[in-house]
Amino acid sequence: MTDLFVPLDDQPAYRQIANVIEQRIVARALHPGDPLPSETDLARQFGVNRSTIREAIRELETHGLLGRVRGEKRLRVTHPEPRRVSSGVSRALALNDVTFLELWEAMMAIEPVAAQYAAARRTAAQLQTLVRVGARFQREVADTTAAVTAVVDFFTAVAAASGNQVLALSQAPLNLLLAPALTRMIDRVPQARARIHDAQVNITDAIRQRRSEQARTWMEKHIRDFKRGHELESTMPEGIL
Amino acid sequence: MTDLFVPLDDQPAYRQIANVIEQRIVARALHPGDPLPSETDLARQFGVNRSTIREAIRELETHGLLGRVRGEKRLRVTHPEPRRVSSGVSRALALNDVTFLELWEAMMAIEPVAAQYAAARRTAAQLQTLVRVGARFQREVADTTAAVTAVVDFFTAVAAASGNQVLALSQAPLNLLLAPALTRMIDRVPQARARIHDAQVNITDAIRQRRSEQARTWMEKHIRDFKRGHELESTMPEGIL
DNA sequence: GGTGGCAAAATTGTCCGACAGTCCGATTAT
DNA sequence: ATAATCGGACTGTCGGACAATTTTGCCACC
Repeated sequence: MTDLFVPLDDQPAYRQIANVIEQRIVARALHPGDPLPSETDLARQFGVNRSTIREAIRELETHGLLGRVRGEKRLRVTHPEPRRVSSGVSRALALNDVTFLELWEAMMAIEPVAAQYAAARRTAAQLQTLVRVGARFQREVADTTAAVTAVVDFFTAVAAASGNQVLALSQAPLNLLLAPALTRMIDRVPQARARIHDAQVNITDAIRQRRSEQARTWMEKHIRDFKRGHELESTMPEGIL
Repeated sequence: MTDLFVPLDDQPAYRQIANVIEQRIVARALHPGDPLPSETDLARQFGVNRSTIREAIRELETHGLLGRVRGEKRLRVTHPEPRRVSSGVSRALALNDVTFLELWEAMMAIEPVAAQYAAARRTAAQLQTLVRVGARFQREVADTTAAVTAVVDFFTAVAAASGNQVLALSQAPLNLLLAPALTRMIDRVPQARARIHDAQVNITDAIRQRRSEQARTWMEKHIRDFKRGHELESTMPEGIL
């Protein structure tokens, strides 16, 4: 039934080295900001060639565990930024051909909850950001790209205000997937812009007044609108423009 | 106020090459399974040294866009597997010191919804998996590690049965964070095992009978229990064992 | 025609050595 | 003390090399 043995894999040196360093970082033996020894020195310590070290470093760098501050030469220990990892997730999702419905269901699960906690926990600065992004949407209605960006930023701001990193990081990849779908939709559905603005105002108000339930239900309405908009857009004859 | 210029960054060759190849893959010009030219050939095509190509490949490999099938030498185009991606996310979250409360809130947002859709859309095979994992938990109660794994697998199975890749991929990183917390809790709280088993049975039944609402509410109870368990565990005097 | 076996060619993982460009630190000049 | 200068250190990239292993082309054989 189940195999008695599994194939043994001795990984290449560069991967072993990457793993060792990764474990040091995850185990907090190395802290963010700590400078790493030079490549030459690492090569000496591990007893391998510098080329091998460089390949190991590339792995850790793309994982966001190492990085350099702009214009600096030395490599430093870093903790992965949410932006980087979430872009990886959305690329994975995009490549797996997720449908709009799948995306929508996930947004429906996450965003209202984020809004609810945002109302309870937002700081003054976070509220400010929310207001600013909302204003930007209103100002940029003409420019489709800018408008879409503003919508996405609004979601991001709400998630940030929720004070929950897990929710924020779960939500971030959805934004990147939403953008293209929203771009198609926002131009085709005439009333879209007005409804979005309306929803943003109401959500922001609820968060300002710390009304969790209202924030949640308004966000639900907001998201539901996207589904309506998507249905309108996709049943719409192509030549309408 | 706002700077007139932004710092220009000319990325190193290996990153540029990685980007070019990545875009080809994301644009579907290269399909999963397609073999990549040899490193030497790539070096010729891009007009760089093989070492540079190798560093580019390392980047794409860690992104999960390239990979090789076991024991094969040639590199092939791949689409990132959810497993790989989600482990990156949970590492990021772990390094950012998320609290149990943050994790719990996110689970509370996602898991019940996943259960709801699972009830509506599960296939016979997915139900089978669910049953099997539930049975495994009951069988392994003695072995803490195995029990925790079974709990996590149960969540994974529910998410898979939801037929929503976005939900599944949003949920996966939470599991990896839950495991350590659950390990601490399950041994300290005597009634934990019985309650988990109970919840799993009820959730599975609801999903079997395609009762979305029941699946959802039972999952909510199940998750809520984790919070109770965590509170019990953390207010418990250390020396109880 | 298909199949198995085998030797040659190709490919990867790793190493060595090298060099230009750039950053950093110390030294010197103001 | 501050500013200019210099040398060393380090990264990005290159060229070449070699063992181990995979892939391929070929040939005999069923």
